[in-house]
Amino acid sequence: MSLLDQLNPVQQQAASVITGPIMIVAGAGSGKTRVLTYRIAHLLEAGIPPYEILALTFTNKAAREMKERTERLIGNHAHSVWAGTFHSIFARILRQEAEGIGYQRSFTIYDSDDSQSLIKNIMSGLNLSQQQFNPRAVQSRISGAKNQMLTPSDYEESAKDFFEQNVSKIFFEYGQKLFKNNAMDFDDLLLKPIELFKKHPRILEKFQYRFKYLLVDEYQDTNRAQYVLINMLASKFRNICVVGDDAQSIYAFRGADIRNILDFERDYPDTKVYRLEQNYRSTKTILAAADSVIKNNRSQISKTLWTDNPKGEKITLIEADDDKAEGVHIVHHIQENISKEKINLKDFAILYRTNAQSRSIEDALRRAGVPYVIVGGIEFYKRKEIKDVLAYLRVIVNPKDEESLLRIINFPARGIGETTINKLIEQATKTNAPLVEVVQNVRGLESLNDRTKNTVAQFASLIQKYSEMKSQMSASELARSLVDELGILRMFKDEGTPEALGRWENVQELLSAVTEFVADKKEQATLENFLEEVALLSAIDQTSDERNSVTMMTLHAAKGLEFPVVFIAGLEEGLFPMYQVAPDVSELEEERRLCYVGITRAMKKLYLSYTRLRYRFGDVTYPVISRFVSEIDETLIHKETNRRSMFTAEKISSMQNARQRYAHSLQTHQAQKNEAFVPDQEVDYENESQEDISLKVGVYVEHEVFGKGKVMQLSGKGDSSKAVVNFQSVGMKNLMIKFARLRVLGA
DNA sequence: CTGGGGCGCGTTTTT
DNA sequence: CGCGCCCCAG
Repeated sequence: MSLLDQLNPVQQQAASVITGPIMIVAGAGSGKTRVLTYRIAHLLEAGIPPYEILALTFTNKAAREMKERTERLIGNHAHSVWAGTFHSIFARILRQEAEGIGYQRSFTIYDSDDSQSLIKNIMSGLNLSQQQFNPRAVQSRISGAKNQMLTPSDYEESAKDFFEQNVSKIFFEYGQKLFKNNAMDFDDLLLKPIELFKKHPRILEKFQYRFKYLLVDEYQDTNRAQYVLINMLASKFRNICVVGDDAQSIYAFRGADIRNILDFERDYPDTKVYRLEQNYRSTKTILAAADSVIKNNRSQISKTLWTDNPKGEKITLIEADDDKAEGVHIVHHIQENISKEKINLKDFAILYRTNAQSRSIEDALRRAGVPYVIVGGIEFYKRKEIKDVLAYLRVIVNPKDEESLLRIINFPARGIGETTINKLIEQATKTNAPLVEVVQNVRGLESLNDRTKNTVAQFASLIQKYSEMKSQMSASELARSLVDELGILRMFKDEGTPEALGRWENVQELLSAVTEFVADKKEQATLENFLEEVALLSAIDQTSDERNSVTMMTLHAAKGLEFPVVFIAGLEEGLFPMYQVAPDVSELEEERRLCYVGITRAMKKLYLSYTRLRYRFGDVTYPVISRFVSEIDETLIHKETNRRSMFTAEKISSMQNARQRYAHSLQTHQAQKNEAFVPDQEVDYENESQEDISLKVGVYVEHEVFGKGKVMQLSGKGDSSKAVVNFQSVGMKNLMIKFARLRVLGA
């Protein structure tokens, strides 16, 4: 029984009890993942078949890592353990059982953008103006209601005001429309299984027998529906192990209910509770800082985290003149750390409250030539061109998906305009048929002229053709052939603007992703599965560890991760803690937990920064330092001596110039592809410091896509410099130098 | 019906 | 400041 020897006594107990309800209260850095891994390994060693174990994690990446680590412990039959997020696991179950609730297995998963556009469509159908009712607000109400498992009728009954009455109207139609579209939103992926299990007790029973051993990670962030689902599955055998830390509950805003963890012992009176209180991650200083912040919260399970680790360095508090300077300070400290000790770029994380903060920090990193990667931000799969292509694939898989159908019916532009679409929709409503059928039978529609009918019929046969091809070719072949036939790559190339070239690359990237998926998943590589994976991918799932670059992300995205050196930027009242006017107590407490999460990501060294001037909403603000900083015991903090003299505007700009030989292109693109931006010293991309020397009117240049051409005109300054180039192949183009990657060939 | 340009608006955090 | 939406002109 050497397996568990590598755990401390409490960890061992928590990992070795096989049956019955267990709650592991695991403080930050207390080896929670380790316990879960060993627990699974131990279950398997005890002879429990892998397919009887279900592990629900917060991200797919966490699930993957847990499985890999388990496999390393006891070999590859751990591979058949079911591990994944709630959403992906129950999507998988629904793929098998959808018919039990009247859905088809090919259902589409709508992300929040999709459901928002559905809501907009419904609103315009109900003549509700978007000025009067903000679709975002409507969506968040509907999702909030669903998270609490309220039906439209429930919601209608409790509607207090005019707005809520209208939301309930929209809510009704929203549910019906999703069903007609054979589509589910994120919330449905939790609600529909509940509906299924209630309606078919035998199906529930099947899964109760199937998953006799349940593990739920990050239990503090489960919502009502997840809670019900877990309890349904666990009620038969009661072998349920939940792991969580109430101090790290940071998702109340999306319906997470901290009571789920606080009440676990009430739900399962025979629960064995294990507290992991030894922290293996952070220095004493960091832990003390985290503790001094979180103890200002009134509601929490009391526990004492302690560590044997050294005291470590003090926390550095950085005051920056403005948000740009904040980035420069951070870069400076990164470089300082690197020159002082052996440490890699991937050991640094920069955390912030809102995605918008990344920009100024990115600028500083890029200027200094420090490679970085952003987790999240504007995600790849949410980009328009990607969603357009995906919409085709969705319609091919699930023709009832009207949202996707509407998205592509006139993309690329083929002359099917609003009037035509309205007529088609009208006909669909009149005959109570899916829109796609009206489209397919457009010939019989009298209200359209022949030319329009032809266009629509052509579109219909395109969809038809690929639906038929679906069974005969792989997902990647189909996607490639489709993209080719649509001609969008050529379209983007012809457009030639930097944006269009970015889109061109993105579509290529998508095609590679499908190809990779097919290569990875082999026989499982159906188009359906690809679309599902894409819909349920979280930001963190999309990052690779095989990079050497600084990681930037929101505090939320950092949950569950650790880094030797952590920066938390923007510790300012109103930003972090975030609030509009004045924070209410429960919101403030969630912000504080978020701060606790942030601090406890750090292993060795923590930096906190704030600015005296920050641009927000395009306006200047003069922030006040965050209360969270003042909550930290003063003796733990080293306030940085005024470095302002080192970072005068002049000095900064000369530093920047010196480093600007590493210009790079498509900086926003980097993040979406989730590749690190790596300064390239060999390739002479055009940039500000070079344009004066080499890029002149009259010289010949080469462009990645357009080939060779002659510079006819230069204009603008800095980042917005443009060049008019006469290309041999495509003629005159006006290009942003920053993005165009022109290679100077000479005069 | 399309595309461009102008205006107004808004921002937490995410599966 | 940046994006999305709307309106208007071709």
